[in-house]
Amino acid sequence: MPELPEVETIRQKLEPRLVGRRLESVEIHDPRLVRPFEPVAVAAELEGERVVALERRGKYLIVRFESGKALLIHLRMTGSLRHAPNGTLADDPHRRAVVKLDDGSDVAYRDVRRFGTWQLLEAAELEPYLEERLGFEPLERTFTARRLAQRLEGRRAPIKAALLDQRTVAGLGNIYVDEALWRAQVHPLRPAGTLQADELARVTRSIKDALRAGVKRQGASLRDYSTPDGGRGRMQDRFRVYGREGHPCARCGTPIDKIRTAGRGTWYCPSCQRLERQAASSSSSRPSRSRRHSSV
DNA sequence: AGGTGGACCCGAACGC
DNA sequence: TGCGTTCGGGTCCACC
Repeated sequence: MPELPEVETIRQKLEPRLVGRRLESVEIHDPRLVRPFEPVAVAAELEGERVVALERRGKYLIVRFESGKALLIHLRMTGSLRHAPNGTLADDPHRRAVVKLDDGSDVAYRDVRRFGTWQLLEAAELEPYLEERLGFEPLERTFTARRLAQRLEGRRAPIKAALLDQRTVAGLGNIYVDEALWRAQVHPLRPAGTLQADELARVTRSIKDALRAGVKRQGASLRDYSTPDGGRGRMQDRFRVYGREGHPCARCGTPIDKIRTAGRGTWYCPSCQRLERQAASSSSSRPSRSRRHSSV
């Protein structure tokens, strides 16, 4: 599922192919993509536009045009973009739209489950639209533990639910939330408003680390996601908890547990991520390597 | 008010 | 083997 690292990878790869190009023709095959507008009407509006920038905000991809208009693309669960030189686009039953650029190349949009959306917004509509829906951009310096604390203050929802809310932090999804909470050693069910200063600092740092690791490895290709050149991400090989129930925790060896939080599969280490803070003890807070559990 | 759970969608995995 | 059922997840929206 494309989260921030996947969308950012797509942005980086597509940017040099798209910026400066004019959209010569646009075909939208699935009315759902541009609902409630008519595919032919949206296509006609896009044709002739020249791309001046390709940006990302949270999980949104933003194609900015010379006219000031912007195409807001959200891939949701299974959306992906593919760029191909003239005539080399392979057939694809799940293709929902194709844009031909003025250098003869094609940008194809694929979406198996058809949750993805394309919204063409006027210049003045873009910022208000994004501001209403999105919180901090987690990889920017302005995202700090102090600001996260303000956003979480008084919230009784589990920290995992709070982090999945795009108005808290923009760009986290089910995978990277679990990975970040594991890194931070915070239990996914902890009421968000009860996190202490040290935990907030670790969560903030861990969100940045988990997302940067994802970007560095060009995202995670579990099923549908691939980069615009058809390549696969490699982050799926580095997951510490996501999808790993029963496997030993990389930190302490305890088998990873799976629960359900906010309607989502949730993986965590029951030993490293305690719901209750452990009482101070004279012995080490972490099991030693010699005592670690074996794999199941 | 704010949190939770269902709807949307469809292929894959699962169970009998 | 084959068929029906369940699962999953981003976001919106109804409901409590």
